[in-house]
Amino acid sequence: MNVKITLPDGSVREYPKGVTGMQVAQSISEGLARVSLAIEVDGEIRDLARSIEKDSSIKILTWNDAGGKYSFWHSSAHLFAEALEELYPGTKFGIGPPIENGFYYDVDLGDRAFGEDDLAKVEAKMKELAKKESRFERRDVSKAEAIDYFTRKGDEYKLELINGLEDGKITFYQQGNFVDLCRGPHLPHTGFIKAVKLLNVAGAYWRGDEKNKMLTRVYGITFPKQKELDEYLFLLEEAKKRDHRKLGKELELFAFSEKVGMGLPLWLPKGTLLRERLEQFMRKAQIKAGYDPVVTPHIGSKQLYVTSGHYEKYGKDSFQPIHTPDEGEEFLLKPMNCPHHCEIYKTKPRSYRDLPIRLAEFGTVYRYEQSGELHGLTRVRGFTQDDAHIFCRPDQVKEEFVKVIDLVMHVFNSLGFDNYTAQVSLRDPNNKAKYIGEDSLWDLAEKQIQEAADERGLKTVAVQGEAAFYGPKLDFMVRDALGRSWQLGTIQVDYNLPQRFELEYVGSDNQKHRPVMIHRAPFGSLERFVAVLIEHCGGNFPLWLSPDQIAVLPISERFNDYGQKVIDMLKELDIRGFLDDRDEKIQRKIRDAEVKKVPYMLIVGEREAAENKVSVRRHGKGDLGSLLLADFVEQFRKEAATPLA
RNA sequence: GCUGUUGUAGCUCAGGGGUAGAGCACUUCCUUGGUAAGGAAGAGGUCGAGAGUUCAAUUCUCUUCAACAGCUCCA
Repeated sequence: MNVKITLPDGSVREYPKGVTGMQVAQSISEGLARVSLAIEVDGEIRDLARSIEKDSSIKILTWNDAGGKYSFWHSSAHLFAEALEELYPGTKFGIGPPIENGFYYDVDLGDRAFGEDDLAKVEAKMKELAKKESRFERRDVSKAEAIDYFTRKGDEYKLELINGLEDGKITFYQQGNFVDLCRGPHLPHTGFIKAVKLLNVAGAYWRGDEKNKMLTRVYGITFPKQKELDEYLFLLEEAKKRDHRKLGKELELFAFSEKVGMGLPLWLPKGTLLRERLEQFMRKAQIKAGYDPVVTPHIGSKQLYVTSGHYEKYGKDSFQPIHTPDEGEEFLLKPMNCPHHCEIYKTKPRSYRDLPIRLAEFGTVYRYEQSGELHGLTRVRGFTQDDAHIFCRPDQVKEEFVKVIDLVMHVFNSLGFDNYTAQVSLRDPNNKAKYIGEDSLWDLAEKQIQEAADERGLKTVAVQGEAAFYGPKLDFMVRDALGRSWQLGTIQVDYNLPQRFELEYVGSDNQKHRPVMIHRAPFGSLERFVAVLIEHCGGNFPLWLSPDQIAVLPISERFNDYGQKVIDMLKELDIRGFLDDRDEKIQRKIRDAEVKKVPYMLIVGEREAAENKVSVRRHGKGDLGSLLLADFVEQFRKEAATPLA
């Protein structure tokens, strides 16, 4: 009996029934077999050692496949556990999954403290065990057998997991002396794991529930080659250097104050400059795209949010109501701009001819985020959204969506984020009751979103069950210069608020109709966006955004007058910068300007002053020679032009 | 919010039961120097806040606040 195996290139080969993934890999090439980690059979990732019993489509997975890495790190978690068990017998194990970068394992070490030196010890043990090239052996076990094993071992966490499993679908994996409850898949043997680094230790509640016992979670990462580990560690270092909290302080962009309150950023002059450049850029782009700017207050009557439904759903996550002295009225710091915008929509009757109406506002909102969640500028309690709400007819959703996608892509491209994807978040088709709005509208909107994204060639992943209860959405993820992924902009369709606020327009049939609302924020929040931008460019902002574009550096005090003349002229032309007239040597002034990441340094001395020139130095590049001031300005202005809206 | 770690000068950090120290930054003076740190002097701190133990607390204990890491959450 033979089975037909379809390879990723579409070719079909025949093998005897029961052929293993490894044998298939070997038949393709020895080279492939050497680097094969796992196999995908009809979409399911499996061990290479498992036999294939029926006709299937397969893909051999290597380190270059996400599934290959997944298996690699999953096996590494087992290797970690094996090492831990040898070093500290009696350790109990929770779960140990692979994650985006590496793996973790939750363990219960009893009363033993686990510190830095333990990490090094376990690392060494892991490497030692890996060299044994122990095979990962898969075994089907009955539920009774599984329970029996872990009862004898005394591991209540595994027992709890087994209790939640169905008899007949339980598998054990064993490598060396270590046996774990696991559905796999795993590497052929531990020898693939050549480079090991245990990164940190943290507490984590068993099953993520704070009522449960806290286990010790150890994070680690492994690679097939030492060089890859070194590169990864270098990237971690680089990320530390680019941390926006560190750069924000060093470059004097923003600060926090205990007195002001946690999670409430203070924008310093340079940070404000940067932020205002971004706002101005967005404002222009939005006006061009047909948005009408509006302004609404920072607080709103509680009734406004009761109407919108936010009070019921998020009231406890808001700052508590403000009470007026006499009237007994209650106001909330606004957590959202949309209710205000709905009220603007309602200020007069709307005709189908008026739609779409696009109301845009850099609206500052306040949300009572959990204290443990606050993080630099990426998670704060007061932030400004580049918010807008588009009120349109159901048949306009797609067209409006396409326009918003264009705007978002324009923003990303202009800011140097050229690697982004989007997630289309759809309803859970099995649980439609969870959502508000008519079926037909949802179907229409979901179709329109997908079509809009496709039309613009956007890479999308559709995820069912991820929609908001009030409508489907499109979330943008950008990858930064270090390959990290961040969620930024979002576009959401909303059937809920138009209904709750009883928004209407008069159609061509002279009947009242309900508009659809689209919420959108390309940056998301200015705070978060600036944080991501800082980390993306490592504090070296594009020239048009840089708070200080130029530093004028006189060679000595004798040329301060000429320097002043130069900076005055630049300022006249709206070029941002400063004159460094300190009594310091030029080397020192250059160093300081370099450290502050000022894009251009203009060095002026006797030669320059005599001929109306400046000696140009570019940050990170060095001396570019001298130019007539007028020529430099012309060249500079070209380079510093704001991306076209 | 929960668990753990940390909190000393503007910044980065050392120290430690007898009220504190370094480097950088800052101020003044000397120096007038051509592409990444010139020299000297000086000033600067309720040792996060509150309470307790002690003859004595910045140091030990408790409480509290904040930051960091992780968990949970995110309109």
